[in-house]
Amino acid sequence: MQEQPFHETMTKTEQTAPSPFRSRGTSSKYERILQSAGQLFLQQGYERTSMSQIAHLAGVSKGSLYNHFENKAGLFTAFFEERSRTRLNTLKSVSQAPQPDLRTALRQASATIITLMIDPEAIGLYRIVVAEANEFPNLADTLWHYGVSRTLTGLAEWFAEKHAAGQLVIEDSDLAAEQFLTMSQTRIIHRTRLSLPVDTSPASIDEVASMVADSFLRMYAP
Amino acid sequence: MQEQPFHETMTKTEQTAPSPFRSRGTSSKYERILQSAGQLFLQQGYERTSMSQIAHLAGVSKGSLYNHFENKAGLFTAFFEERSRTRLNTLKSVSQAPQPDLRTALRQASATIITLMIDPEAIGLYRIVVAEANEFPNLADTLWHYGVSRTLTGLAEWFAEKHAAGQLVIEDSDLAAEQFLTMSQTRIIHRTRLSLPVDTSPASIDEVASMVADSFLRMYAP
Amino acid sequence: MQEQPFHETMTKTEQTAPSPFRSRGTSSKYERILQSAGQLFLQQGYERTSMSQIAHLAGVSKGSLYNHFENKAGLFTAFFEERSRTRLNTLKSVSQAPQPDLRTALRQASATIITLMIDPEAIGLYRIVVAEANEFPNLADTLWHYGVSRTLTGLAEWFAEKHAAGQLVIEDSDLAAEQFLTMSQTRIIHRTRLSLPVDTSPASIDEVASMVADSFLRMYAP
Amino acid sequence: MQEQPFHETMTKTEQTAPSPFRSRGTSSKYERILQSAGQLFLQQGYERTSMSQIAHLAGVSKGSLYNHFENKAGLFTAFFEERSRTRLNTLKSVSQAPQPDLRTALRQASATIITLMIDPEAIGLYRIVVAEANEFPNLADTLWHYGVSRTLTGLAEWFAEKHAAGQLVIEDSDLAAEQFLTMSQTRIIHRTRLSLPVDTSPASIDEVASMVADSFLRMYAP
DNA sequence: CATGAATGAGAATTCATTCAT
DNA sequence: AATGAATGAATTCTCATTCAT
Repeated sequence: MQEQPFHETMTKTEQTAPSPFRSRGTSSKYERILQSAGQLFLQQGYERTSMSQIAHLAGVSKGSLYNHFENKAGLFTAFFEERSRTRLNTLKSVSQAPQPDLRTALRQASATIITLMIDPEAIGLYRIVVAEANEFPNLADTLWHYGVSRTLTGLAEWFAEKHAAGQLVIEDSDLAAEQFLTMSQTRIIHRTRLSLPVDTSPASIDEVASMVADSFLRMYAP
Repeated sequence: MQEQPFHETMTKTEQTAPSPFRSRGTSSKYERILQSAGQLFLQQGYERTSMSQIAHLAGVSKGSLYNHFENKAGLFTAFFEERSRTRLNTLKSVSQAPQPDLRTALRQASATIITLMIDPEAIGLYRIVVAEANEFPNLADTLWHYGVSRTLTGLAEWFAEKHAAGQLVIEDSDLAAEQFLTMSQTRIIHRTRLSLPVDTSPASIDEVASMVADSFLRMYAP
Repeated sequence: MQEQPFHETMTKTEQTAPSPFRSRGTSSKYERILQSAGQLFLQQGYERTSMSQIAHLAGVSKGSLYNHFENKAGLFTAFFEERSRTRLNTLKSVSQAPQPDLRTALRQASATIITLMIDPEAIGLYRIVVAEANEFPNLADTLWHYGVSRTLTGLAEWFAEKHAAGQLVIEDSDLAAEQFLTMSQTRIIHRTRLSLPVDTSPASIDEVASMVADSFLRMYAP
Repeated sequence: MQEQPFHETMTKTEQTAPSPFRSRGTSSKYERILQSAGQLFLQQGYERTSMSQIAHLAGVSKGSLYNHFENKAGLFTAFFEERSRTRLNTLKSVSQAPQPDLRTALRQASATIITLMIDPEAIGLYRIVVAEANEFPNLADTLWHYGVSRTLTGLAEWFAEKHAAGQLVIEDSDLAAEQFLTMSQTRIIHRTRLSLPVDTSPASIDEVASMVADSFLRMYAP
């Protein structure tokens, strides 16, 4: 792959050493709790996860949970915040490198979006937001902030550049970004969110991505 | 509105009079339970809703619940099935009446889709499917069957006709239908599902619908 | 087998037609209930058996149970009475036929007692009496009346004859009968009542019976 | 009573002071629960005893029961094990002291067996085993292990000594022990297990014990 | 900070019994 | 007689949270 038309920021390492002085030899108790809570919340949802389960999985006592977090809801929102911040990889920016092939760049951008959004972590966080929308309305803001807005901004900037360069004719680059993101959700992302059977192979992803690129070009090519 | 380019089947009245001789207060206990369960499940989700709450709201004893449904899961799936069947209005078909203005027809179809899919009932059912995807995998099939597939089929048939008539150039009408449906979810539906603030006024809906129609025409106009 | 030193009264057929005018074509509802209740009470005990289970197994409605029996306790005692009366086979009498071999007669009597008392029906009824001794004190009387006293009387009469004939020296024939019955319970009956693993083959039964006969002869032979 | 031909191990005191520094009101919660559960299980049986009753009698909350025992069945088996171990007094050994009178020794051994086996604790445990044989098959093993086998072994050893000393002619001392134990159950034990009215006075016990001794001597005297 | 026993409210479910049809 | 829906009390068990150690 000779060109890299987009740049995905890897943030997974961010959470590796948040409190260097805490843990004895491994990770601090705070982190172990957060990690275990996350695993369970993502698998089972909020209500089905008990504080006992979390304590057990983290290898700490139930009481310790309340030394670090005010209550179950506090632990839950802390988990969600932290996961959204550190694990929600996004298409933050598209490289300004000279691109011989705009269609390929679009296709790869779409494929990246699809791949990122069907990551189990992302799907799980999406599910939690939808499931707990009534009880925890702030979750959606967090998800949007860390997960969507950066992707949209990155796309919009890139589209604006292409417009300026005359390669695309886009008046409202924010709208175009939203359309591009929405179209990328066709079939694979949508069905994955519903746990419906769907082919998520790279070939299948590329097929959808190609369709998105073609459609987008037909919509915005000069 | 001089033309009616689509036909939405209204099924909401179907459940209005299930037992014509029973007053509202004495409608069959089965239905009262199902109705109350639905209200609570949609508001609170599966786990947060207790059988006691349902019995209380339905005005029956807790034991009665188990005379009509095997257990909580059985009541839940029965509710979901019934609601999906009777309350999930869909864009089933688009009228074959001569259409002077294709763009208007597309715009109205999109607006209808948006309106139907941000209906609280539809949003609630979607949330439940996503939230309970692990515990109740069949829900998604039910939602797809009653909610999505008919819309897709209706759109695909309509597009095939337009292709035959030379008004559009569409090779894969199923794909086109999926694209049209996905694009219609831009902004309003997506944000509504996450309970994010969003303008759902008719004007706002029409704005998105117009954008969808324009984009679609640019993609498929001859 | 040239001699029949004892006579076991088969009473299993007694319950075949207790109410000839009741049933439509098969057995009457009353009998079906009693039969089903018995099956379940014997298998599961009183508390673990529900009226619903009985109604279901009998193929009648729950309400019907209360048309024929006052309540669960009434059905239970009716079942126990009927089963004890009709299914508790006992060694009622020992034949007066000339007996060339007293030891063989004793051995066969003991073997018969063992066989009768490890019958699942008898074991089940014994268990029920022991289990429900506090709640239903009358059960023991019923069991004793139909199950034990006739055996004891039969044995005592036989022993008295043998004493009169000079074949045995028995002053208290009632006590001797009780001893004979108690000794016959060695190992097999006792362990069967506790559901402990035990060999109940005819050979094993005969082994114990032989031991009983030998011991009894050493105790009472002239 | 000049001679002590048998030795009964008294274990009742073992559980009297499990936690020497705790007053009766603050004896360990685990023990209070076990004690209360035992009282109720023995009186009412497994099914009729509720966890609420146990909690109430023990003076603890319902939830506390589950901090110490996995569930009702776990509490039940724990109770049975503990009671069988600590409360099931047995005729473990018969003293080797020179015995001027073998018949008296036999009589006292039998009387001891009868007395031990009609102890309310022993009767209750026997009832529970019989009642719950299907649901809790392991109970019988426990009862046999702590209650019967030691008595049988003690008797068999004693009989073997008497055989070696020429006082009895016993080829199979294990069988003889089983016979002696079975014969001792004549009348009193058997009827007590069924809650049938029976004279359990020392005089009555001695009467049966004398009969057992006499019969045993007639069977095995040289 | 860490622990885990203790709590009491509430969860789902069962059950004997009644009663209108 | 027969039915089976309705009832409400009771059952087992879970859970978030507290607090003495």
